[in-house]
Amino acid sequence: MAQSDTVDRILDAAEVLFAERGFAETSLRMITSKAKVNLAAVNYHFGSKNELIHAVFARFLTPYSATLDEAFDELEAESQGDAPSLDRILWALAESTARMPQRNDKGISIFMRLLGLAYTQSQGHLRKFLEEEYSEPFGRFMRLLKEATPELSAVDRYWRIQFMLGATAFTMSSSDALIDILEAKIGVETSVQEIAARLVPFLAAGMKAADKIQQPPHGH
Amino acid sequence: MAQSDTVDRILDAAEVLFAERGFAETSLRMITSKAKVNLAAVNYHFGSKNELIHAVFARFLTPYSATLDEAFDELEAESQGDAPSLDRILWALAESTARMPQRNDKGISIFMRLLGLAYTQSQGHLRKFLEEEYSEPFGRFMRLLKEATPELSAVDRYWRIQFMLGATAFTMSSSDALIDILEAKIGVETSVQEIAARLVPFLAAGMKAADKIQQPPHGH
DNA sequence: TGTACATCAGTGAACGCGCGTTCACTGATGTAC
DNA sequence: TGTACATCAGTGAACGCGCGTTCACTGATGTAC
Repeated sequence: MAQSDTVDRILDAAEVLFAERGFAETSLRMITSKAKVNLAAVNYHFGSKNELIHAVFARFLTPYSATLDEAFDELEAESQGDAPSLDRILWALAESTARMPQRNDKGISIFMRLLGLAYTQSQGHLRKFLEEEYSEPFGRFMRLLKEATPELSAVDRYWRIQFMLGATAFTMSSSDALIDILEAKIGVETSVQEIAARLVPFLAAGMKAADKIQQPPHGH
Repeated sequence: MAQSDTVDRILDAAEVLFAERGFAETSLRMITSKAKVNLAAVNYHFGSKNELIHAVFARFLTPYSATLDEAFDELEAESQGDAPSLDRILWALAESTARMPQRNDKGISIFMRLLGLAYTQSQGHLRKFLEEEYSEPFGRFMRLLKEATPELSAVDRYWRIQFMLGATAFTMSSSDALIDILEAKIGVETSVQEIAARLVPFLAAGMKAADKIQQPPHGH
């Protein structure tokens, strides 16, 4: 047996099960039995369940953050000193995500689902780990957004960014279920890339919306 | 002791703890000790933990769905046969939500957080319960949205509604944390109502965005 | 009005179960001399 | 080349713990006659 093929087997199984069921709802026994590996091997190789969760994220986030960094470099090179436009920033993000090297065809939706879970199920330890390890590309994305929307106040920009993150995290983390529902309803098949292509103009329009409006009058 | 004050004590405690920590992460022992009630009382009054979760939702969703129904009636009465506009529909929703009778000042954010959790943590049994009990007002909202956006194809409308739900559920379910972060950052205090007032134009602009665009050209 | 019984809210203690983690151990491989 | 020892991946079984649920029970209140 090659040196520590076990580690990858555990990561592969954990990634899929976490994406399907969430972190708390996935037990080490499920993971080790799917990976065909001894129960104690998780603690032997990773130390604890929490550190296994971190390792699962590190395995896909480290190359992803490098890919993003390159995409942002390219974006800034192209615009030659001007601030890249909002649409270009969002497209660069969507493209980098779609172009991520996948281990298999389910890769991208597992990846999206894990990102969504990280945001919604965050259990303290995970949020802390992600902030410590990946604040740099996230901060760069925020800086680009700021430069692309100089007309927005800091408060408006803050909330609108949250709305964008919410729409994205939520849709992408349920993408499989939403795709199935749509197929059952209208018989249309959809890829994750198509969802992204619909999401980008929605988000861009939201970010550029006219300033906060007053409630329209209504009689009662 | 008044007849079954215990039931309300359990519901009050469960509502707060579920909103703070999620369903799986809240044990019956936490709930009964916060409610100052015997552990076995939950199973005595509700039958099981899952049925307690249903009861928590029923207690706020039943009046909420009645409020929504009235707001939609009013909306249709005002527009006298025309389809109510998208902005009016979203405002009616935001207003009804804000006007919901609250048990205390934390009420609205607990309520939002529970709605968000229902959507993101849904554990099968809860999703099924909500679909069976509250499909009517949800379906009516969907019908209004459809009439307000006749220019959209069914597929476009489907995805854009998901984006709206995502932005709303996500932002509202983390509203407390997001408000705190903003105050730490810029020193601005925000109410849930103000978030809703910012969310409505964002969503409306996203729904009305120009059709799915092609990826802009870029050189490499 | 008084007694017997039924109903009901609530209780205390225990149940079995699945969990993450630990521990003593095995066997293969590498290293020193 | 041969022997002794160290390192390392992996194992099988058990650990204690917190969980949701159950059960036999209590005591107060309501109802029938």
